[in-house]
Amino acid sequence: MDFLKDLNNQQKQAVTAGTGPVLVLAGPGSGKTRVLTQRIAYLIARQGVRPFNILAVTFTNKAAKEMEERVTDLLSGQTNGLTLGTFHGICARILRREADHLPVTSSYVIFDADDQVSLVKQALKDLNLDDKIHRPLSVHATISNAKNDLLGPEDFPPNTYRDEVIRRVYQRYQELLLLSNGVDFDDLLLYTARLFDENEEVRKRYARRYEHVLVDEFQDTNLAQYALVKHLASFHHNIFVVGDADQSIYRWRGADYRNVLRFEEDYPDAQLILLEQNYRSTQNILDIATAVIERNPYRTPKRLFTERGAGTKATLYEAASDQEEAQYVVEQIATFVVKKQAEPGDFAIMYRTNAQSRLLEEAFLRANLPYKIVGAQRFYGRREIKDMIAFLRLVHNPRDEVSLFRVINLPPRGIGAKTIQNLRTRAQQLGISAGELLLQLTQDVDSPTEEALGGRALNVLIGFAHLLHTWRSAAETETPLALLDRIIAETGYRDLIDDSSDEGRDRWENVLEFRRLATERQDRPLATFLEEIALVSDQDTLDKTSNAPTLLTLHAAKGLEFPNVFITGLNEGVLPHARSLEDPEEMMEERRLFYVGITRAKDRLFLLYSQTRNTYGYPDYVEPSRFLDDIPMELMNDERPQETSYGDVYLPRRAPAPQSTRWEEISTRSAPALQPEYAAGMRVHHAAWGEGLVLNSKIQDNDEILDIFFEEVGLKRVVASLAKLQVMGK
DNA sequence: ATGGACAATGTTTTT
DNA sequence: CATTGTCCAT
Repeated sequence: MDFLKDLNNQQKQAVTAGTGPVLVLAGPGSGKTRVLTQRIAYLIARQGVRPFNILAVTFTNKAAKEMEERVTDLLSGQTNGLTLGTFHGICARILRREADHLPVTSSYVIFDADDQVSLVKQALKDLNLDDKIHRPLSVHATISNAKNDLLGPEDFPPNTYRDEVIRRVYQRYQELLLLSNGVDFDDLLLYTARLFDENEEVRKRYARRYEHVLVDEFQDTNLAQYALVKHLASFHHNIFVVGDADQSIYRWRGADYRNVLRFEEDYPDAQLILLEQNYRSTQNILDIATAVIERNPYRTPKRLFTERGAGTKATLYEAASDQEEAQYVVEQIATFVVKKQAEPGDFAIMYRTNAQSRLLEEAFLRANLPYKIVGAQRFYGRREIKDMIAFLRLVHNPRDEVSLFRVINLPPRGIGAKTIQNLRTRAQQLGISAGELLLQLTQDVDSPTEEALGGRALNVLIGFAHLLHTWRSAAETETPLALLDRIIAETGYRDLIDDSSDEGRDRWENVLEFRRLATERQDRPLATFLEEIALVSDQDTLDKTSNAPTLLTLHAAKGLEFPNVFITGLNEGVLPHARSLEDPEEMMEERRLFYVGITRAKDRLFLLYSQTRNTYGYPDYVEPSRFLDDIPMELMNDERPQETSYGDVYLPRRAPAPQSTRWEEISTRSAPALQPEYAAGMRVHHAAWGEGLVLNSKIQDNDEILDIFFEEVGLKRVVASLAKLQVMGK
C-alpha cells in the first residue's frame, strides 16, 4: 500500500516527518485531514507503531469517526486500540478510569449548558446574591473562562468587587457540582490536566503509552487543552499538531491561537511544514477569501493557490428584507436544481446566529422543499428530551440534584417547592444527597425524617422512590433503551406531553426520535450512552444521507465543504455581530469567521445582505457588512438593484414572491375532496411558460393550486384545471 | 400544589 | 416576537 501516492511534497513531508515535535500550518482545503489520516496509517504500517500507542485528537466525534474509517480502509483493519476522539471525549474516558484520584466517582454525570446555568443560579441563591445584578449566564461564562485558563476558585484573583463575587459563586458552584457527583464540560479538561499535573504516576502511565500524539484544529485549543497535550506528549515528545490561525473562531471559549506561538517556544526544535495548495475552491473564491482575511493585522501572510482555475464569480445580492433574502436563497437553489446544474444536497446556507435559520426554514417550508439543519442544541435542548435524559441520568447517578428536581414531579404527583426544600434540608442534616435520602425511604423511615417530610408528602415521595428504585435495578440488567421504554411507560410520559395538539404530537415525535437514537446505541452501557449524548457536537448531527440543502451556523461549518455556499446576513450588527463592534480582537474573529465561511465553497459562492432586518419583531434599516468593502468588485457579479427608487417610492425589482402558504396549511392538508394530480418534484410543460418544476401542490376551493418554477419565467402560481399542463416526468 | 394569565427581558458562536 | 419567569386564583 502506497501511503504517499497523490500527495504533494509538503503533504508528503508532513506524513513522513520523523520523530519529535511537528507543526503543520495548513490553509483551508489544503488536505490536512488527509495528512493526519495518512500519517497515522504510515506510523502503523511503516514505522511499526502499535495503534495502542497512538493518540489523535479531533474537533468533533464525527471527524474522529471518519478518520478512523479512513485509517481502517488504508490498513485494511488493524486499528484496534487506537485512541481517537475529541478532547472532551478522551478526557471523559480517562476520568472515568482514574476516578479514584478525583473528587467524583466513576459514575459521575456530565452537566450540560443548561444544568450549568441552573447550578450557578442555585449558587447565587445559596449566597443570597441577586441574580438580576449578577446574571447567571455571564457569571457562568466567567467561571468557564477561568477553568479553561486552569484557574480554580482559589486561584481566581479577586481584583474587583465583581471578581470577588464570582470567586465565591465559583466556589459554591463547584461544591454543588460535587454534591451532585457531576462535572461540567470544562471540568473534563481541567480535572484531567490537574490529574496529570499533580499525579506523576498517572501522567507517566499515559505519557509512556502515547508514543505519538496528533492534534487537529490546534488553533482552537485553550490553555487547558494545551496543557493536556503537553502532558500527554511529555515522555516521547512526538507531538504533531495541525492548525491555521486564520481559522481560529473559538476565542470566546478560551481558545487561543497563540498556542501556535507557544508551541514554537516550548518546542524550539519543532519542524515547521506549510500546506498552501488548496484542493477545494476555485481561484476566485480563494481570492475573495484572501482579500477578506488580509485585513487582519499581525498575521503571517499566506498565499492560497489552486490548480482548479478561476471559476465563476461570486454573486453579491442585496435583498430588500431578511425575508426576501431567505426567499432568494430558496429560489436560487430551485433554479439550479431545475436546470440540473446542481443537486439539492450540494448547497449549504450559512449564518452568524441560530436565530437566522428561522426565516430560511420558513422559506423552505413554503416552497415545500426539504432541508436539513445542523445543530445538536436544537434537539437536545428541547424540554421533552431534557426530561428523558434527566430520568436516565438520575437512575445512573441518584446524587444528580438538577435531574432529580427536574423529574421528581413528572407527571405532577403533588411534590412542590416546599417538599423539595424539606427533602433537601433533611438530606443536608444527614450529610447525604437528596437522591440518596429519597432511595432510603424505600427501606424504613426514622421518625425525625418522617417529621421533617410530613405525612402526606412522605407518601408521594416514597412512591417516586420506589419507581426510581426499580429503574435502578432494571438498569443493572437491561439496555438503556429498555430502561427508557420502562420510564416512558411507568411515568405515562406520552399522556403528559401529547395533548393531541400539533405541538404535543411534535413533542412526542421528538421522544420517539430520542428513542431511535437509543436504539442505535443499544450495546452501550448506560454510562457510555449518557456520556455520548452529553458530548455530541453540532456537526455530529450532520446528515449526509438525504439529498437536501444544509442550514448551519458559520461556526458549525468549520472543517466542512460544499459545492455551493450561501452566506446570509452580511450586515453590520449580524456579521460582524453587534457584540464585537467595540473590541478589535473580537472584530478580527468575526472576520476569520467570514473567512471560514467563504473557504467552505468549492464552486459557487453567494454573499447576501439585506436593507432591512427584523430585530425583536420590528423591522430596521441595517448597513451592509464592512467586510464586503474589502472584496474587489471584479470578483463578484453584483446583483444589487439598479437605481429603482424615486424619492421614497421603492419599486420591487423582481416578481413578487408567491403568496405565502402557511406551515399550518401544509401540515393540515387533511383529506381534501379532490385528489391532487400533481406533486412536488414533477416536471411539467406549460404552453406559454415552457418547462418547470412543481414545488408545491394543494387543494383549495375544489381546485388544485400549483406553485411551479419555470426555467424561463421563474416562479408562478397556477390553477391546475385552467393551465394546460403536460406532465414530463416524476 | 397546580396551572393559567400576564410581564419582563433578552440575541452570538458550542463542547 | 417568543421564550421564561412571576403572580395569583383555584
